[in-house]
Amino acid sequence: MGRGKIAIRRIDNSASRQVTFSKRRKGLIKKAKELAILCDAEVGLVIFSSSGKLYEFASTSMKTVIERYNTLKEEHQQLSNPSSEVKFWQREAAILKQQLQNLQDNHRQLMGEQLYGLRVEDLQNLENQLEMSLKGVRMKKERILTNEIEELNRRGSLIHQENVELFKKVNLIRKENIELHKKVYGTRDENGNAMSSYVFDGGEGSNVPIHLQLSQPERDKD
Amino acid sequence: MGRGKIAIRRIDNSASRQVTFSKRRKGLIKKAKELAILCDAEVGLVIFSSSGKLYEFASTSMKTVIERYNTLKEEHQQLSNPSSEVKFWQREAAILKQQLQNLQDNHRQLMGEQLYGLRVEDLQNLENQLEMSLKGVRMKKERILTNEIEELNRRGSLIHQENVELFKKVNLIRKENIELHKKVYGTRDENGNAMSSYVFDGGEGSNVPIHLQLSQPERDKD
DNA sequence: ACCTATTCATAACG
DNA sequence: TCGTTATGAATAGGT
Repeated sequence: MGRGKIAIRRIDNSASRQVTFSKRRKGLIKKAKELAILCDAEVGLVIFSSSGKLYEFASTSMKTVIERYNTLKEEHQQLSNPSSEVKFWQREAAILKQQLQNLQDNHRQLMGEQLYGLRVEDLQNLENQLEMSLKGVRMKKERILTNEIEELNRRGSLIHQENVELFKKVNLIRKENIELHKKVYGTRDENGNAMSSYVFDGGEGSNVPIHLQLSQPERDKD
Repeated sequence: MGRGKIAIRRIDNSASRQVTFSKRRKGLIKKAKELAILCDAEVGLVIFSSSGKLYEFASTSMKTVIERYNTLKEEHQQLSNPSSEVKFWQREAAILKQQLQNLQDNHRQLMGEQLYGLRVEDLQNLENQLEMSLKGVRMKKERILTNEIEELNRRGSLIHQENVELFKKVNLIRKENIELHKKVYGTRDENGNAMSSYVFDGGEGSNVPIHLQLSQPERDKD
Protein backbone atom coordinates (compact mmCIF):
# COMPACT_ATOMS: atom_id res chain seq x y z
CA MET A 1 0.00 0.00 0.00
CA GLY A 2 2.38 2.51 -1.18
CA ARG A 3 3.92 3.75 -4.32
CA GLY A 4 5.31 0.33 -4.81
CA LYS A 5 5.06 -3.08 -3.33
CA ILE A 6 7.78 -4.27 -1.01
CA ALA A 7 8.75 -7.75 -0.04
CA ILE A 8 8.28 -8.68 3.57
CA ARG A 9 11.86 -9.05 4.68
CA ARG A 10 14.26 -7.05 6.71
CA ILE A 11 14.80 -3.61 5.26
CA ASP A 12 18.51 -3.20 4.73
CA ASN A 13 18.67 0.54 4.59
CA SER A 14 18.75 1.70 8.17
CA ALA A 15 17.03 5.00 7.55
CA SER A 16 14.25 3.45 5.55
CA ARG A 17 13.86 0.77 8.17
CA GLN A 18 13.55 3.40 10.85
CA VAL A 19 10.96 5.36 8.90
CA THR A 20 8.97 2.28 8.12
CA PHE A 21 9.18 1.16 11.72
CA SER A 22 7.78 4.45 12.86
CA LYS A 23 4.92 4.40 10.38
CA ARG A 24 3.96 0.79 10.78
CA ARG A 25 4.29 0.86 14.54
CA LYS A 26 1.83 3.69 14.64
CA GLY A 27 -0.52 1.87 12.27
CA LEU A 28 -0.24 -1.36 14.21
CA ILE A 29 -1.05 0.28 17.51
CA LYS A 30 -3.96 2.09 15.95
CA LYS A 31 -5.36 -1.15 14.63
CA ALA A 32 -4.85 -2.91 17.93
CA LYS A 33 -6.78 -0.11 19.58
CA GLU A 34 -9.59 -0.37 17.03
CA LEU A 35 -9.83 -4.12 17.43
CA ALA A 36 -10.18 -3.77 21.17
CA ILE A 37 -12.89 -1.16 20.86
CA LEU A 38 -14.80 -2.60 17.93
CA CYS A 39 -14.84 -6.14 19.14
CA ASP A 40 -14.78 -5.65 22.86
CA ALA A 41 -11.51 -7.53 23.15
CA GLU A 42 -8.64 -7.19 25.59
CA VAL A 43 -5.47 -6.50 23.67
CA GLY A 44 -1.89 -6.18 24.73
CA LEU A 45 0.89 -5.21 22.35
CA VAL A 46 4.58 -4.92 23.07
CA ILE A 47 7.11 -3.71 20.52
CA PHE A 48 10.82 -3.48 20.96
CA SER A 49 12.61 -1.56 18.24
CA SER A 50 15.81 -2.94 16.86
CA SER A 51 17.58 -0.41 19.02
CA GLY A 52 15.83 -1.80 22.09
CA LYS A 53 13.35 0.97 22.68
CA LEU A 54 9.99 -0.15 24.09
CA TYR A 55 6.61 0.76 22.65
CA GLU A 56 3.44 -0.68 24.06
CA PHE A 57 -0.29 -0.63 23.91
CA ALA A 58 -2.86 -2.27 26.15
CA SER A 59 -6.62 -1.85 25.97
CA THR A 60 -6.82 -2.35 29.73
CA SER A 61 -3.38 -2.42 31.28
CA MET A 62 -0.34 -4.37 30.33
CA LYS A 63 -0.23 -5.82 33.79
CA THR A 64 -3.77 -7.11 33.55
CA VAL A 65 -3.15 -8.53 30.11
CA ILE A 66 0.01 -10.31 31.09
CA GLU A 67 -1.56 -11.67 34.24
CA ARG A 68 -4.54 -12.91 32.36
CA TYR A 69 -2.27 -14.41 29.76
CA ASN A 70 -0.22 -16.20 32.36
CA THR A 71 -3.28 -17.38 34.23
CA LEU A 72 -4.74 -18.79 31.07
CA LYS A 73 -1.49 -20.41 30.12
CA GLU A 74 -1.32 -21.82 33.61
CA GLU A 75 2.26 -20.92 33.67
CA HIS A 76 4.07 -18.86 36.19
CA GLN A 77 6.15 -16.25 34.58
CA GLN A 78 8.25 -13.86 36.49
CA LEU A 79 5.71 -11.76 38.31
CA SER A 80 6.66 -9.82 41.37
CA ASN A 81 4.98 -12.17 43.81
CA PRO A 82 2.59 -14.66 42.33
CA SER A 83 1.20 -15.89 45.59
CA SER A 84 -1.63 -18.37 45.32
CA GLU A 85 -3.95 -15.92 47.01
CA VAL A 86 -3.33 -13.27 44.41
CA LYS A 87 -3.92 -15.74 41.66
CA PHE A 88 -7.11 -16.89 43.26
CA TRP A 89 -8.56 -13.41 43.40
CA GLN A 90 -7.36 -12.61 39.93
CA ARG A 91 -9.16 -15.61 38.58
CA GLU A 92 -12.21 -14.76 40.60
CA ALA A 93 -12.26 -11.22 39.25
CA ALA A 94 -11.75 -12.42 35.69
CA ILE A 95 -14.67 -14.82 35.92
CA LEU A 96 -16.92 -12.19 37.45
CA LYS A 97 -15.87 -9.69 34.84
CA GLN A 98 -16.77 -12.07 32.08
CA GLN A 99 -20.14 -12.86 33.60
CA LEU A 100 -20.86 -9.21 34.08
CA GLN A 101 -19.92 -8.48 30.50
CA ASN A 102 -22.26 -11.14 29.26
CA LEU A 103 -25.16 -9.84 31.27
CA GLN A 104 -24.51 -6.32 30.17
CA ASP A 105 -24.40 -7.36 26.54
CA ASN A 106 -27.66 -9.11 27.06
CA HIS A 107 -29.25 -6.01 28.47
CA ARG A 108 -27.99 -3.87 25.64
CA GLN A 109 -29.54 -6.22 23.17
CA LEU A 110 -32.79 -6.33 25.10
CA MET A 111 -33.12 -2.61 24.88
CA GLY A 112 -31.63 -2.31 21.45
CA GLU A 113 -29.56 0.59 22.54
CA GLN A 114 -26.01 1.41 23.39
CA LEU A 115 -26.08 3.29 26.67
CA TYR A 116 -22.35 3.60 26.73
CA GLY A 117 -22.00 6.26 29.35
CA LEU A 118 -24.27 4.64 31.90
CA ARG A 119 -23.19 2.76 34.96
CA VAL A 120 -24.66 -0.53 36.01
CA GLU A 121 -27.06 1.08 38.48
CA ASP A 122 -28.29 3.43 35.79
CA LEU A 123 -28.82 0.52 33.45
CA GLN A 124 -30.77 -1.29 36.11
CA ASN A 125 -33.05 1.62 36.81
CA LEU A 126 -33.62 2.23 33.15
CA GLU A 127 -34.40 -1.35 32.40
CA ASN A 128 -36.73 -1.66 35.36
CA GLN A 129 -38.65 1.34 34.24
CA LEU A 130 -38.80 0.18 30.63
CA GLU A 131 -39.92 -3.29 31.53
CA MET A 132 -42.50 -2.23 34.05
CA SER A 133 -44.05 0.43 31.89
CA LEU A 134 -44.01 -1.81 28.86
CA LYS A 135 -45.70 -4.58 30.75
CA GLY A 136 -48.31 -2.22 32.12
CA VAL A 137 -49.05 -0.75 28.73
CA ARG A 138 -49.38 -4.14 27.15
CA MET A 139 -51.65 -5.51 29.86
CA LYS A 140 -53.90 -2.53 29.66
CA LYS A 141 -54.04 -2.61 25.89
CA GLU A 142 -54.79 -6.30 25.89
CA ARG A 143 -57.59 -5.88 28.40
CA ILE A 144 -59.12 -3.11 26.33
CA LEU A 145 -58.95 -5.13 23.15
CA THR A 146 -60.52 -8.14 24.81
CA ASN A 147 -63.36 -6.10 26.21
CA GLU A 148 -63.91 -4.49 22.88
CA ILE A 149 -64.17 -7.81 21.16
CA GLU A 150 -66.59 -9.14 23.72
CA GLU A 151 -68.74 -6.07 23.36
CA LEU A 152 -68.72 -6.29 19.60
CA ASN A 153 -69.62 -9.94 19.72
CA ARG A 154 -72.48 -9.21 22.08
CA ARG A 155 -73.84 -6.42 19.98
CA GLY A 156 -73.29 -8.39 16.80
CA SER A 157 -75.41 -11.31 17.91
CA LEU A 158 -77.98 -8.88 19.26
CA ILE A 159 -78.28 -7.13 15.93
CA HIS A 160 -78.43 -10.44 14.18
CA GLN A 161 -81.32 -11.56 16.32
CA GLU A 162 -83.01 -8.31 15.60
CA ASN A 163 -82.49 -8.90 11.93
CA VAL A 164 -84.06 -12.33 12.18
CA GLU A 165 -87.06 -10.85 13.87
CA LEU A 166 -87.38 -8.17 11.25
CA PHE A 167 -87.09 -10.74 8.52
CA LYS A 168 -89.91 -12.74 9.99
CA LYS A 169 -91.99 -9.65 10.24
CA VAL A 170 -91.30 -8.74 6.64
CA ASN A 171 -92.30 -12.15 5.47
CA LEU A 172 -95.42 -12.04 7.50
CA ILE A 173 -96.46 -8.68 6.24
CA ARG A 174 -95.51 -9.53 2.72
CA LYS A 175 -97.71 -12.58 2.73
CA GLU A 176 -100.50 -10.61 4.18
CA ASN A 177 -99.95 -7.96 1.60
CA ILE A 178 -100.11 -10.43 -1.22
CA GLU A 179 -103.28 -11.84 0.12
CA LEU A 180 -104.83 -8.44 0.40
CA HIS A 181 -103.62 -7.59 -3.03
CA LYS A 182 -105.33 -10.60 -4.39
CA LYS A 183 -108.50 -9.59 -2.75
CA VAL A 184 -108.30 -6.08 -4.12
CA TYR A 185 -107.14 -6.71 -7.66
CA GLY A 186 -107.67 -10.41 -7.99
CA THR A 187 -111.16 -10.24 -9.57
CA ARG A 188 -110.40 -7.50 -12.07
CA ASP A 189 -107.03 -8.77 -13.26
CA GLU A 190 -106.19 -12.41 -12.76
CA ASN A 191 -102.94 -12.53 -14.64
CA GLY A 192 -99.66 -11.73 -12.92
CA ASN A 193 -99.11 -8.32 -14.41
CA ALA A 194 -100.85 -6.45 -11.72
CA MET A 195 -98.95 -8.43 -9.15
CA SER A 196 -95.60 -8.01 -10.77
CA SER A 197 -96.05 -4.33 -11.25
CA TYR A 198 -96.99 -4.00 -7.69
CA VAL A 199 -94.24 -2.52 -5.65
CA PHE A 200 -93.96 -2.28 -1.95
CA ASP A 201 -92.28 1.02 -1.86
CA GLY A 202 -95.12 3.40 -2.27
CA GLY A 203 -93.25 6.65 -1.97
CA GLU A 204 -90.39 6.74 -4.43
CA GLY A 205 -92.01 4.84 -7.24
CA SER A 206 -88.95 2.66 -7.65
CA ASN A 207 -89.47 -0.74 -9.22
CA VAL A 208 -86.24 -2.22 -8.00
CA PRO A 209 -86.87 -5.59 -6.41
CA ILE A 210 -85.86 -5.69 -2.84
CA HIS A 211 -83.03 -8.01 -2.17
CA LEU A 212 -81.96 -8.37 1.36
CA GLN A 213 -79.29 -10.57 2.71
CA LEU A 214 -78.31 -10.83 6.29
CA SER A 215 -74.68 -11.12 7.12
CA GLN A 216 -73.48 -13.21 9.96
CA PRO A 217 -72.69 -11.32 13.12
CA GLU A 218 -69.29 -12.87 13.46
CA ARG A 219 -66.82 -15.14 11.89
CA ASP A 220 -63.92 -16.23 13.99
CA LYS A 221 -60.60 -16.55 12.34
CA ASP A 222 -57.39 -18.08 13.55
CA MET B 1 -11.60 0.35 4.29
CA GLY B 2 -14.62 -1.57 3.33
CA ARG B 3 -17.89 -1.10 1.56
CA GLY B 4 -18.66 1.53 4.08
CA LYS B 5 -16.90 3.44 6.78
CA ILE B 6 -17.59 2.46 10.34
CA ALA B 7 -17.20 4.43 13.51
CA ILE B 8 -14.65 3.11 15.95
CA ARG B 9 -16.90 2.02 18.76
CA ARG B 10 -18.20 -1.25 20.04
CA ILE B 11 -20.10 -3.16 17.37
CA ASP B 12 -23.52 -3.89 18.78
CA ASN B 13 -24.49 -6.77 16.56
CA SER B 14 -22.91 -9.86 18.05
CA ALA B 15 -22.48 -11.69 14.78
CA SER B 16 -20.95 -8.71 13.01
CA ARG B 17 -18.68 -8.13 15.96
CA GLN B 18 -17.51 -11.71 15.79
CA VAL B 19 -16.84 -11.49 12.06
CA THR B 20 -14.99 -8.23 12.37
CA PHE B 21 -13.00 -9.59 15.27
CA SER B 22 -11.93 -12.55 13.22
CA LYS B 23 -10.88 -10.45 10.25
CA ARG B 24 -9.17 -7.66 12.11
CA ARG B 25 -7.40 -10.04 14.44
CA LYS B 26 -5.96 -11.79 11.44
CA GLY B 27 -4.97 -8.47 9.89
CA LEU B 28 -3.46 -7.20 13.10
CA ILE B 29 -1.35 -10.27 13.60
CA LYS B 30 -0.21 -10.12 10.00
CA LYS B 31 0.91 -6.55 10.42
CA ALA B 32 2.62 -7.30 13.70
CA LYS B 33 4.48 -10.05 11.93
CA GLU B 34 5.45 -7.76 9.08
CA LEU B 35 6.65 -5.05 11.42
CA ALA B 36 8.84 -7.50 13.25
CA ILE B 37 10.36 -8.79 10.04
CA LEU B 38 10.67 -5.53 8.14
CA CYS B 39 12.06 -3.53 10.99
CA ASP B 40 13.86 -6.19 12.93
CA ALA B 41 11.74 -5.57 16.00
CA GLU B 42 10.65 -7.89 18.76
CA VAL B 43 6.91 -7.90 18.93
CA GLY B 44 4.49 -9.54 21.32
CA LEU B 45 0.78 -9.40 20.80
CA VAL B 46 -1.92 -10.82 23.05
CA ILE B 47 -5.61 -10.70 22.20
CA PHE B 48 -8.48 -11.90 24.35
CA SER B 49 -11.79 -12.13 22.57
CA SER B 50 -14.88 -10.92 24.40
CA SER B 51 -15.67 -14.52 25.11
CA GLY B 52 -12.29 -14.95 26.73
CA LYS B 53 -10.50 -16.92 24.05
CA LEU B 54 -6.80 -16.20 23.68
CA TYR B 55 -4.98 -15.32 20.47
CA GLU B 56 -1.33 -14.43 20.46
CA PHE B 57 1.62 -13.63 18.30
CA ALA B 58 5.24 -13.21 19.25
CA SER B 59 8.10 -12.65 16.88
CA THR B 60 10.37 -14.50 19.23
CA SER B 61 8.41 -16.10 22.06
CA MET B 62 5.81 -14.64 24.34
CA LYS B 63 7.82 -15.63 27.34
CA THR B 64 10.84 -13.80 26.05
CA VAL B 65 8.81 -10.73 25.22
CA ILE B 66 7.11 -10.62 28.59
CA GLU B 67 10.37 -11.16 30.41
CA ARG B 68 12.01 -8.42 28.48
CA TYR B 69 9.03 -6.19 29.09
CA ASN B 70 8.98 -6.84 32.81
CA THR B 71 12.70 -6.44 33.09
CA LEU B 72 12.53 -3.08 31.44
CA LYS B 73 9.56 -2.03 33.54
CA GLU B 74 11.05 -3.15 36.82
CA GLU B 75 13.86 -0.77 36.31
CA HIS B 76 11.43 2.07 36.73
CA GLN B 77 8.94 0.84 39.27
CA GLN B 78 8.77 -1.82 41.88
CA LEU B 79 5.67 -3.92 41.76
CA SER B 80 3.29 -3.67 44.66
CA ASN B 81 3.80 -6.05 47.54
CA PRO B 82 1.68 -9.19 47.73
CA SER B 83 -0.60 -8.06 50.53
CA SER B 84 -1.73 -4.90 48.79
CA GLU B 85 -2.14 -6.85 45.60
CA VAL B 86 -4.40 -9.32 47.32
CA LYS B 87 -6.44 -6.47 48.70
CA PHE B 88 -6.69 -4.92 45.26
CA TRP B 89 -8.06 -8.06 43.69
CA GLN B 90 -10.38 -8.75 46.57
CA ARG B 91 -11.88 -5.31 46.19
CA GLU B 92 -12.11 -5.78 42.46
CA ALA B 93 -13.90 -9.07 42.94
CA ALA B 94 -16.28 -7.62 45.52
CA ILE B 95 -17.31 -4.80 43.22
CA LEU B 96 -17.85 -7.15 40.33
CA LYS B 97 -19.76 -9.54 42.51
CA GLN B 98 -22.09 -6.80 43.65
CA GLN B 99 -22.73 -5.63 40.12
CA LEU B 100 -23.36 -9.15 39.00
CA GLN B 101 -25.76 -9.72 41.88
CA ASN B 102 -27.70 -6.61 40.95
CA LEU B 103 -28.05 -7.65 37.37
CA GLN B 104 -29.08 -11.16 38.29
CA ASP B 105 -31.70 -9.91 40.71
CA ASN B 106 -32.98 -7.69 37.99
CA HIS B 107 -33.33 -10.60 35.67
CA ARG B 108 -35.14 -12.71 38.23
CA GLN B 109 -37.59 -9.93 38.76
CA LEU B 110 -38.11 -9.58 35.04
CA MET B 111 -39.10 -13.19 34.83
CA GLY B 112 -40.86 -13.26 38.14
CA GLU B 113 -38.96 -16.34 39.15
CA GLN B 114 -36.04 -17.34 41.27
CA LEU B 115 -34.08 -19.81 39.16
CA TYR B 116 -31.65 -20.40 41.96
CA GLY B 117 -29.95 -23.44 40.58
CA LEU B 118 -29.07 -21.90 37.22
CA ARG B 119 -25.73 -20.48 36.26
CA VAL B 120 -25.29 -17.19 34.49
CA GLU B 121 -25.01 -18.74 31.07
CA ASP B 122 -28.20 -20.70 31.65
CA LEU B 123 -29.94 -17.54 32.73
CA GLN B 124 -28.79 -15.79 29.62
CA ASN B 125 -29.98 -18.48 27.30
CA LEU B 126 -33.26 -18.78 29.13
CA GLU B 127 -33.92 -15.10 29.07
CA ASN B 128 -33.04 -14.78 25.42
CA GLN B 129 -35.40 -17.54 24.54
CA LEU B 130 -38.15 -16.14 26.75
CA GLU B 131 -37.82 -12.69 25.33
CA MET B 132 -37.80 -13.81 21.75
CA SER B 133 -40.71 -16.20 22.02
CA LEU B 134 -42.70 -13.81 24.18
CA LYS B 135 -42.24 -11.06 21.67
CA GLY B 136 -43.29 -13.32 18.84
CA VAL B 137 -46.36 -14.54 20.66
CA ARG B 138 -47.43 -11.07 21.62
CA MET B 139 -46.99 -9.68 18.15
CA LYS B 140 -48.98 -12.47 16.65
CA LYS B 141 -51.75 -12.19 19.23
CA GLU B 142 -51.94 -8.48 18.80
CA ARG B 143 -52.20 -8.80 15.06
CA ILE B 144 -54.98 -11.33 15.40
CA LEU B 145 -56.95 -9.23 17.83
CA THR B 146 -56.62 -6.17 15.65
CA ASN B 147 -57.80 -8.04 12.59
CA GLU B 148 -60.69 -9.50 14.51
CA ILE B 149 -61.83 -6.13 15.72
CA GLU B 150 -61.63 -4.68 12.27
CA GLU B 151 -63.63 -7.54 10.87
CA LEU B 152 -66.25 -7.27 13.57
CA ASN B 153 -66.54 -3.57 13.07
CA ARG B 154 -67.00 -4.06 9.35
CA ARG B 155 -69.66 -6.71 9.77
CA GLY B 156 -71.32 -4.77 12.52
CA SER B 157 -71.85 -1.71 10.39
CA LEU B 158 -72.94 -3.93 7.50
CA ILE B 159 -75.60 -5.60 9.60
CA HIS B 160 -76.63 -2.30 10.98
CA GLN B 161 -77.17 -0.93 7.50
CA GLU B 162 -79.22 -3.96 6.62
CA ASN B 163 -81.29 -3.42 9.68
CA VAL B 164 -82.01 0.08 8.63
CA GLU B 165 -83.04 -1.15 5.22
CA LEU B 166 -85.29 -3.78 6.72
CA PHE B 167 -86.91 -1.19 8.91
CA LYS B 168 -87.68 0.89 5.87
CA LYS B 169 -89.16 -2.06 4.03
CA VAL B 170 -91.23 -3.05 7.00
CA ASN B 171 -92.63 0.40 7.25
CA LEU B 172 -93.38 0.57 3.56
CA ILE B 173 -95.02 -2.78 3.44
CA ARG B 174 -96.98 -2.07 6.54
CA LYS B 175 -98.15 1.16 5.06
CA GLU B 176 -99.35 -0.57 1.92
CA ASN B 177 -100.82 -3.32 3.94
CA ILE B 178 -102.89 -0.87 5.85
CA GLU B 179 -104.05 0.66 2.62
CA LEU B 180 -105.05 -2.69 1.23
CA HIS B 181 -106.57 -3.67 4.47
CA LYS B 182 -108.66 -0.60 4.43
CA LYS B 183 -109.84 -1.40 0.97
CA VAL B 184 -110.81 -4.91 1.97
CA TYR B 185 -112.03 -4.54 5.52
CA GLY B 186 -112.28 -0.81 5.79
CA THR B 187 -115.94 -0.78 6.89
CA ARG B 188 -115.89 -3.90 8.97
CA ASP B 189 -112.56 -3.88 10.78
CA GLU B 190 -110.40 -0.82 11.07
CA ASN B 191 -107.89 -1.87 13.68
CA GLY B 192 -104.64 -3.62 12.85
CA ASN B 193 -105.20 -6.82 14.75
CA ALA B 194 -106.61 -8.63 11.82
CA MET B 195 -103.50 -7.80 9.83
CA SER B 196 -101.02 -9.17 12.23
CA SER B 197 -102.88 -12.37 12.73
CA TYR B 198 -103.69 -12.75 9.10
CA VAL B 199 -101.30 -15.22 7.58
CA PHE B 200 -101.35 -17.27 4.48
CA ASP B 201 -98.97 -18.85 2.09
CA GLY B 202 -98.01 -16.72 -0.83
CA GLY B 203 -96.97 -19.70 -2.94
CA GLU B 204 -93.61 -20.38 -4.43
CA GLY B 205 -94.64 -19.37 -7.94
CA SER B 206 -95.89 -16.00 -6.88
CA ASN B 207 -94.74 -12.90 -8.62
CA VAL B 208 -93.80 -11.12 -5.48
CA PRO B 209 -91.04 -8.67 -6.40
CA ILE B 210 -89.58 -8.73 -2.93
CA HIS B 211 -86.93 -11.31 -2.48
CA LEU B 212 -85.72 -11.78 1.03
CA GLN B 213 -82.98 -14.12 1.96
CA LEU B 214 -81.78 -14.77 5.44
CA SER B 215 -78.43 -16.31 5.92
CA GLN B 216 -78.16 -19.00 8.51
CA PRO B 217 -76.01 -18.27 11.52
CA GLU B 218 -72.84 -20.23 11.48
CA ARG B 219 -70.77 -21.34 14.35
CA ASP B 220 -67.23 -22.08 13.40
CA LYS B 221 -65.31 -21.22 16.49
CA ASP B 222 -61.81 -22.71 16.71
C1' DA C 1 7.02 15.84 8.15
C1' DC C 2 4.21 16.14 4.28
C1' DC C 3 2.35 14.41 -0.14
C1' DT C 4 0.07 11.18 -3.29
C1' DA C 5 0.07 7.06 -6.14
C1' DT C 6 -0.69 2.57 -4.99
C1' DT C 7 -1.44 -1.35 -2.64
C1' DC C 8 -3.84 -3.28 1.16
C1' DA C 9 -7.42 -4.21 4.53
C1' DT C 10 -11.88 -4.86 5.25
C1' DA C 11 -17.29 -3.78 5.51
C1' DA C 12 -21.08 -5.48 3.42
C1' DC C 13 -23.22 -9.08 1.32
C1' DG C 14 -24.16 -13.85 -0.32
C1' DT D 1 -16.34 -19.55 8.07
C1' DC D 2 -15.37 -18.53 3.28
C1' DG D 3 -15.48 -15.83 -1.09
C1' DT D 4 -16.27 -11.53 -3.57
C1' DT D 5 -16.15 -6.71 -4.36
C1' DA D 6 -16.41 -1.77 -3.59
C1' DT D 7 -14.20 1.43 -0.83
C1' DG D 8 -11.68 3.61 2.69
C1' DA D 9 -7.20 3.22 4.90
C1' DA D 10 -2.32 2.48 5.19
C1' DT D 11 1.84 3.37 3.46
C1' DA D 12 6.16 3.35 -0.02
C1' DG D 13 8.63 6.41 -2.25
C1' DG D 14 9.62 11.06 -3.05
C1' DT D 15 10.19 16.10 -1.54
